[in-house]
Amino acid sequence: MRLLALVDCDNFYASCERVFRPDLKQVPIVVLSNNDGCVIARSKEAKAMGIKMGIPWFKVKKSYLAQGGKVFSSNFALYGDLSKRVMSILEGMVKKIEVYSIDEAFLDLQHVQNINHAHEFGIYCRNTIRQWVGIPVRIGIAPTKTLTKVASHVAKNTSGGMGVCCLSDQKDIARILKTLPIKEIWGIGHNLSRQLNQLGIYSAYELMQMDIRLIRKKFSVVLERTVRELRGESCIQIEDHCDPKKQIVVSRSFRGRIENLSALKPLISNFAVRAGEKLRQEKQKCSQVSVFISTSRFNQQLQYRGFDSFQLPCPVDDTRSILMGANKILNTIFRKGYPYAKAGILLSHFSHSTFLQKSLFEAKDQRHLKQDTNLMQTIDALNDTQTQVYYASQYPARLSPIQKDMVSPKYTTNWWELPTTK
DNA sequence: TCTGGGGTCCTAGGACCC
DNA sequence: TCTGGGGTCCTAGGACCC
Repeated sequence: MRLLALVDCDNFYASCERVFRPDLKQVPIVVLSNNDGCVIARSKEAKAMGIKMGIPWFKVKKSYLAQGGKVFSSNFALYGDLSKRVMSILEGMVKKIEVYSIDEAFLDLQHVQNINHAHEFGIYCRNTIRQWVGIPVRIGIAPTKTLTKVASHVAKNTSGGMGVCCLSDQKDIARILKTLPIKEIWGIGHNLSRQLNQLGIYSAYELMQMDIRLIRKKFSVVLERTVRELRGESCIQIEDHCDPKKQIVVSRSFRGRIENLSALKPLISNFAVRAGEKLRQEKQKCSQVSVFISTSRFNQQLQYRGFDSFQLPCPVDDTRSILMGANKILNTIFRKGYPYAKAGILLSHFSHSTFLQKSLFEAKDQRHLKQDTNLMQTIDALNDTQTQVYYASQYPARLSPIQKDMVSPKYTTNWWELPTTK
C-alpha cells in the first residue's frame, strides 16, 4: 500500500517563540496578527485558557495577561527561517515532498515497506526535528492526503500516541470517521458544513457513505474528491514542484482610520513597491495592476469598497510602471468622507520575464510605460543591504502604519539580534 | 478605541467563433 | 418567412486553505 505522511508543526508560531525562550516552557503564549489585531497562534496552555483562534486581542488582553500569559507580535522573519530548517530536514529524509504551508509538509513514503515501518519512521522524524530545530511536530500517516489530515488530527488529540498516528486499516478508519464532525475534514469549510448538515450529514463517516453521483450533482468535483479520499482512493497528488504564482497581493489593515487621499497615496505606493519586489523575485512580469480600498467591515453605518484594475499595454516588472497604474486607479476609486481601514494592491496576468510579448501598437501605448531591468536589479540589490532607495511617491519614506509593540528579536536572520549568552 | 494576510481552485455565465 | 448547435476563452464570485 502506498502511504503518505503529513508533518505538521504544533502551534507553530508559538513554538518558534519558545525555541529561544526556554523560560517560557510551560507559560501560555499567544502570537498576534499585524497591528496586534487578532490572535493568530496559541500555545497549548493558551488554548486551555479558552483563547480562541482569530479573536480580537483587545477582547482577551486583560484577563489573559492577568493570568500570566505571554504575548508576542508576529515575527515572520523568525518563523520563516525556522520553517526552512524543518523543511530541509524533511527533504533529506524522502525523495518526494510537498511543502504545503509554513508549518506543514506532505511526504511520499514510497521507501516504507509496511505500517510498522511507517510508524517507526514517524517517530524518528519527529525526534530529529525536535532535536535539531527545537520545534515539536505531529505526524499523520495514511493512504491519501485527506486521511493524513485526519490522522494528524487524531495525533493531536491523543496524548499517548507520541504525536504519530497511522491510519491504514479500514475498520480503524471507519471507527474514527464516525466520531469526526464533517467540519474537521480538510476541504470542508463553514459553508459546505452547513449545507451538508441540512441534508442530515454530520459525521465524516456519513459523508463517506454518500452516493458519489449525488455529491457531484449537488455540490462539485471538489467535494467528490474529498469523499473518494476518505474512502482511501487517492485523488489529490503530492505536488513536489511549485507552480509559478498567478497573483501577488500586498495588503494591510491600518492601525487607525484614514480619510484623506493624500494620506492614502504613500501607503498604496509602499504596497506597490513591495509588490514589485515580490514580482521580480518570482521572475515574472504582470500586465494588470489592481487596487482596493475599504472601510471597516465592522462599521455598520459607513461602508464602501473600492476596487478597479488597470491594464498595462505590455507586461512589466518595473516598479515605476506599477506605481503609475496604482496611482491612476486610486484616484478613480477614492471617495471622500469614508474612514478607510484597509487597502491593498494586486498584481496579475503574469508572463515569464524571458518570454516577453510585445505590443502591436508599441510606440503609441508604451510612451508612458517605464521598463528598465538593470535599474530594478540595482535598486533591489541596494535595498537588500543596509542602503534604502525610495520612490518619491512613498513619502514619507516607508513610514509604516503598522504597529508591532511586542515583537521578539530576529534571532536567526539578523546579526545584531543574535541570542547572546552570559 | 482596538477585528490578519496571502493564496488556490472551481463554476456559471457571457462573449465570441464557425 | 423560418434563426441551431457546439465549442473556446475569459472573468467574477464563491468556496476553501493556512
